[in-house]
Amino acid sequence: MKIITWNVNSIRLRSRLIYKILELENPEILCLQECKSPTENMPFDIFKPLGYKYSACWGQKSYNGVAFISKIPLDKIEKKDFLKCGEARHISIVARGLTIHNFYFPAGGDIPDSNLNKKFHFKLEYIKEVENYFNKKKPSRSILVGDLNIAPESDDVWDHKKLLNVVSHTPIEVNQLKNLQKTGDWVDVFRKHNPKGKYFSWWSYRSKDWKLSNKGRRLDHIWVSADIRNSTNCYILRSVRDWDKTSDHAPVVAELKI
DNA sequence: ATGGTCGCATGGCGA
Repeated sequence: MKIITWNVNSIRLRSRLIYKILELENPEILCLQECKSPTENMPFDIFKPLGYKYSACWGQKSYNGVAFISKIPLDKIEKKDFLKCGEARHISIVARGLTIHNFYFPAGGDIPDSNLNKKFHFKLEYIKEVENYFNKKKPSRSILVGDLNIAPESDDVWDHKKLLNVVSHTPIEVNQLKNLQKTGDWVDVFRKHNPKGKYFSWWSYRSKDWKLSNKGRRLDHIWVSADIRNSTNCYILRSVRDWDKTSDHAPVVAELKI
């Protein structure tokens, strides 16, 4: 089973690019974040000719928003409002006996200090709340994907030392993410298949030449519960970042033995 | 140290 996760940064503006990814990669399920659209305006119908008959989403006007586009039926759709913030940051489904959690974690603002920056405080609290959830309900036959807005390892950023005080790579949030990973006994599928080397899934729009400078971060993740750790491959579709009018994130693909 | 670019929605916020 092939699963792709992509922070699409507007599902409506990028619907043609989504179509192209589905055509090229043919995953069973595509998981999207930052759809930035109300549910009723999400363009799911255009993917039906490719066999993607099923969808599920939690839409929100302008901000956030998570969605699934699928070839296989999606059951037990749940949207968890962690911290009761009312922001569309989580949706989960069950397909072929697997639970897939699709997350868009808070970015956390610019200042990495909870006392000075309530967005950073919110990010840390959000992760704690997710950890509490998976502590009470230990994941089995589960997958966790999404834009977690944290690059945990040195090799997940272009310069570890320069980014130690930059939100997305600070020790406090990295530790929080690792606690969540440990609590759920989650396996980072990407690093299982690519244990060494610099790999990124996000490059800022602001750089003149993103490929040349390559100042990226690996913010997008695919984790699986330990009982289904026999994945076969995981890779980033880096070339998508070079497409015309694309997202600032590249999709991440996982192939699982299910 | 600063500003650089996007998307949404049409001013300014969030990333």
